[in-house]
Amino acid sequence: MSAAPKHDVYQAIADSSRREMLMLLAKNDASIKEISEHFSISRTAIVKHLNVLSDAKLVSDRKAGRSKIYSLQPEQLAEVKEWVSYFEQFWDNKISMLKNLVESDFEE
Amino acid sequence: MSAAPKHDVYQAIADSSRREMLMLLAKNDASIKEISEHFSISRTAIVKHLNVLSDAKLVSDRKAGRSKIYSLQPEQLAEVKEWVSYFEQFWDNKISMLKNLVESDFEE
DNA sequence: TATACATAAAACCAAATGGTGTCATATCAA
DNA sequence: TTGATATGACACCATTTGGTTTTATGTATA
Repeated sequence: MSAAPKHDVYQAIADSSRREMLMLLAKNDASIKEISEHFSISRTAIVKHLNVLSDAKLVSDRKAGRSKIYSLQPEQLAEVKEWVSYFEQFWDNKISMLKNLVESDFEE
Repeated sequence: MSAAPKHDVYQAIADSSRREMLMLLAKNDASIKEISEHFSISRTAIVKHLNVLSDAKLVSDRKAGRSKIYSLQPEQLAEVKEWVSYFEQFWDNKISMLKNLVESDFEE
């Protein structure tokens, strides 16, 4: 949980607890305590996961009284989306293969 | 590298070497030896990565003489795509943000 | 048949990961 | 001010991860 971005977005979403946390924060901002209530693991473990997400810039936090409120910051997921979409041509359907082919023809 | 699917797709793509391998295999099927030539790590390490990818059903393999040929099997990436696309509404454009805001107002 | 080639299998290692529990500190509220 | 609440900071632990080297096995081919 250093200052240098030790965790990238792919690593951050590799853990199912962290994916659940992102889903939670997509609905509402939440404090550490509120987040903890949705999981069976210890608060310490929750905080560690949040640090990984924070490191990957998938969440931001602000202090409010004695609470620390986390917010979803989903922009980094665009990176994943783009990477995955490269592979779509190989599975989706013939139409998207064709679409992809046509688009790349126009671009270059 | 057990029979039970120990590695899921999110874990499999968490490593950049493995992501590169998938990109490689997207272009052409390749043997372990051919894949190794694109990386600076040992062949043993390559095989371990391929086992993780195989475990996550992102690649398949077939024997051909003394070679083992790996193929991309990208279907599992659809899971990732779907998961990520849930978050698109939060970053894509103002309209969907507004839509979301209005909807949440109605909910509470 | 020898030999070179491609992969398999095993033992080992350091560091990272995901978890725990305990104690300290800051803040709100009675 | 005192107590409850929310978080921060540590120290600790077992397992997994990503890597290594060494040794064995199966397969083409000169």
